[in-house]
Amino acid sequence: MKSSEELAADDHGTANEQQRGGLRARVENTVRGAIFDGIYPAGQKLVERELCELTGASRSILREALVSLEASGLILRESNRGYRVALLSARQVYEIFELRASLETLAAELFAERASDREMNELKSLLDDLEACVASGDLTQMRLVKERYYELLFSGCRNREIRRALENIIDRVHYLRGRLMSDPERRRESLEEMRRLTAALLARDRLEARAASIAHLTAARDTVLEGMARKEGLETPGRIQ
Amino acid sequence: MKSSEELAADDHGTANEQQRGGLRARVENTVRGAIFDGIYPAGQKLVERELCELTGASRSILREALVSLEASGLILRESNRGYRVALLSARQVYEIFELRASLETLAAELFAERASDREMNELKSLLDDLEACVASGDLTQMRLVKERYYELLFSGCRNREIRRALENIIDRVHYLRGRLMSDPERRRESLEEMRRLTAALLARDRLEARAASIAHLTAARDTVLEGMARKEGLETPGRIQ
DNA sequence: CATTCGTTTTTTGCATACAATTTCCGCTAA
DNA sequence: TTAGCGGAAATTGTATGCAAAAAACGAATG
Repeated sequence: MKSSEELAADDHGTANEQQRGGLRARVENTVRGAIFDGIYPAGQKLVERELCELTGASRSILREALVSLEASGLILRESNRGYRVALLSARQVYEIFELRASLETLAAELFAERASDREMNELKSLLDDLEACVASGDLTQMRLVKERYYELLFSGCRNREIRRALENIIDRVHYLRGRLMSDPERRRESLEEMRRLTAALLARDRLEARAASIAHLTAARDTVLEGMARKEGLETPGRIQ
Repeated sequence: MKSSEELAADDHGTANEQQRGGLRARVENTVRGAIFDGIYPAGQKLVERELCELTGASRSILREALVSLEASGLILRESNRGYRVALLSARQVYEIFELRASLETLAAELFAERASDREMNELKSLLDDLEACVASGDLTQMRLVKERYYELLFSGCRNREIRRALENIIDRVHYLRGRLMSDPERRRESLEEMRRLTAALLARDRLEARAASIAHLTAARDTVLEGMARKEGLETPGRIQ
């Protein structure tokens, strides 16, 4: 292989620990990053040779990475025709949020019951960080903190399978967030919703946590669907149902 | 490659449509089948060369299939040490059923609201088939009918993402079923629970469907956990947490 | 007898080579 | 002009080869 200096696109996802798990994980992150960055827009064909050049890896590794990305739903395969970036229809977005409403709500309820006091403090602290990010307008940092907030939620709920199940859709959720969550008004609303959720969790109020989680996701869903309706750039109805 | 006559182990999963998606899907099914059949018990090392001989495929294809199976949680990878069949701790089984309770219940609720009359009839018909299987004691047929019942549930609920999310755990659920669901007493109970669920769905009674679904899964969970406690053959506590 | 160290063998990680299929492009003919 | 039709180029599907790491083995040593 041609050495890692050729890694062109930014690494996304679990960027810091990119080394762990070896080359395949790194290749996967690079490709995922290229898609998130819009180098390969939704619906775009993914040519293996190009991705090999992009990542510096050989086709065997690249193809393993693609199988993994396919499992996460970010790309789709048609036999003898290779992969393309998944198109998200409004219908699919609706379904994704329906699923998230079920799983993240479950995680929140379980967190309220099972999290340690230490985790509760950590959660509060992350919310404070988030407040600061929204105030300063640092989007990159905000994304990072939000991710840590949710990771904490998923570890504190003492059920690893929930996180696993979300693995299947989390890439597409991040993708949507990157495209459509740029409205500063929505950011303030979102923060308010997370304040409510956090308060419920700290109080170990399972019912209120459930309500807050659902409210947050419903609002997020409507924002995304609105954004899609305006931009109409994410889907091409009929091509992939 | 050496021609498909060498495919030794029985194909499992979506057996009839094994051809679709080409060689990789077939290799994946063969390996999955070998694990389900107990050729590779839980915790066992999976040597690539052996699997190549078993499937008749070359290592490149095999490794892609393994990446896919890893995504479904049936096997685990340690870097530079290859794959092994995942060990299921009682804790993990508990978590898996917690997740199923959330997702399958959601599917049932949505089915009650959204399924067409045609799908309702189909559901009733499948329950009748199931009755017949339990009466005659045909386990293979029963497994098949049960699978079709759930596939119908997941298609009728009009949310494909639910099925996708369960993809991550469905292999392990089937694995457990194969190992532990052999008690005929439990089969009768299970049938009764599914009668209740079906009745609720046919009546489009969302709340009762929810209750029936949860009751079914709780009973199934307890049976599995009991079985694990008796056999204590599925887990090796401490090796994989 | 157990242990440690070094050698051999096996196995995985990664890259490349070959075959089959699809796509692209220019040509011809209605 | 365009629809249809080769054939060339590109792309995916599959197999094989080489290097690095890990495991297995065994002799030497305490």
